[in-house]
Amino acid sequence: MNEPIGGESLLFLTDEQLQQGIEAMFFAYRGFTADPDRILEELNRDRAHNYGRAHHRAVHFIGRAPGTNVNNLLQILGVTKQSLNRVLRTLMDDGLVESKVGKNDRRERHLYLTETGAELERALSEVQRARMRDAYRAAGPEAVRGFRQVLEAMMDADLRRKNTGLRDKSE
Amino acid sequence: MNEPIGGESLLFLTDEQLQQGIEAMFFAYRGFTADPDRILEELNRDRAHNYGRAHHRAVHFIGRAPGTNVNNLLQILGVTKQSLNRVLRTLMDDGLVESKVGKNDRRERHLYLTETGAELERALSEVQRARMRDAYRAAGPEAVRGFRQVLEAMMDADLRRKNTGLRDKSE
DNA sequence: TTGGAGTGTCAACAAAGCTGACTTAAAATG
DNA sequence: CATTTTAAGTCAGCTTTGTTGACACTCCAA
Repeated sequence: MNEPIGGESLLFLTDEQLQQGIEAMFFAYRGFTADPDRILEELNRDRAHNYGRAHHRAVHFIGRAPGTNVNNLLQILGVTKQSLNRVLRTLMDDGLVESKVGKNDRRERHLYLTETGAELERALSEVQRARMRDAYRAAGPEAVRGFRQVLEAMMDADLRRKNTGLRDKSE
Repeated sequence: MNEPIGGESLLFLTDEQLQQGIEAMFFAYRGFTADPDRILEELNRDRAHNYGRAHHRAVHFIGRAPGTNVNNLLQILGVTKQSLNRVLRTLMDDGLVESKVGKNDRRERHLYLTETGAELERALSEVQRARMRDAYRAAGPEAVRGFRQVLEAMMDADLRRKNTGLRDKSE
C-alpha cells in the first residue's frame, strides 16, 4: 500500500473521519428503523399483541423468501431458535404467517405470509422504501453506488452471500 | 419530476433496488457492531459485570463529548433516563466513568471517562474503526463520499445536527 | 431396526428497553 | 422571599428480545 503522502486516500482515513463515519452509521440506522417502528407502535395501540423490530425482520425476510424454513431464517437473522420461535409463534397465532410441513423432508416447516401478513409487510416496507428512496434521490445515483460498495465491504463475508441469495424457496 | 425514461435516475429506484439497499443496511449494521460485541463478550467472561451495546454507546459518546451532561446524552442516545441510568450506574461503580457536579449549574452532572474507561473506549472504537477503514479502503474515496451523503440523507433532520455537533463540553 | 444427526418446540432466565410516580437540589421567576 | 421549573436520580413494575438447555419428531445410514 504505497499511498502518496497527502493523497486523498490518506486524508480520508484519519481517525476523525472514521469516527464520523461510525456515528453517521449509528444515526442513519436509527432513522432507517424509525418509520417502521412508528407504524408498529401505532398498530400495537389497540391490539393485544405487541410487535417490535423482531417481528418486522421476520415478516420482511419471509416475504422476501417465501417457503424458507426455520433454520434458514435463523441463519439470516442471526438469532437463536427460541428468539425466532417466540416471534413466529405470535405471528402464526395472529394469522400473519403460516407454516407448512415440508413435502420432501417432514422435519422442516416452510414459512409463508398470509394475505394479512403480506399487508403488514407492505405497510412496513413501504415507509422504509420511501425513506430509502428519498435518501437515494437526495444523494444521487453516483453516491448510491458508493453507498452500496461501502456497505458490502462492511458486512461479514458470509452475509454478503446471503444478501444476494434471497430468492423464492417455495416447493 | 420529469425523469427521462430509462435514465439512471429511474433505474436505480426500482423497488427491488431499494429493497436490496434495505437489506444491505441491515447486514452491514450487523457487521458494524459485531467486533465490539465480541470484545465485550470476551471481557464479560471473567468479570462480575455484563456489558452490552448500551454500555458501548454510552462510553463512546462520553468519549466523544467529554463533560457532556446526562440530559444531553439522553438526547443523543434516544433512550429513557431509566435505561441510561442503569448503564451509567454500573459504569461509575466499576470506575470507568465519573461524574462531576457542574460549576455554573450545580444541578448538572458532567460525565467523563476515567483512564480505565478511556482504555475500554479505545479498545472498542479501535476494532470498529478498523472495519470502517477496511471498508473505506476497499470501496475508495469516491464511494466513501457517496456513502456519507446517503447516510446523512437517511437520518432524521435533528440527528443530522447532533452528528456534527459532538464537541468537547468540558468546562 | 436402531442410533445418530437434523429440525423445530418449550421452559426458564437475563439484558435492556419502556412508563409513571416520586425525591432532591438548584436555578429561575415573580 | 416564595413559587415554579429544571436536572438528575431512584423505585417499582412491565415488555421485548436475546440467551441456554432439555426434549420430541423425523430422517437416514449402518
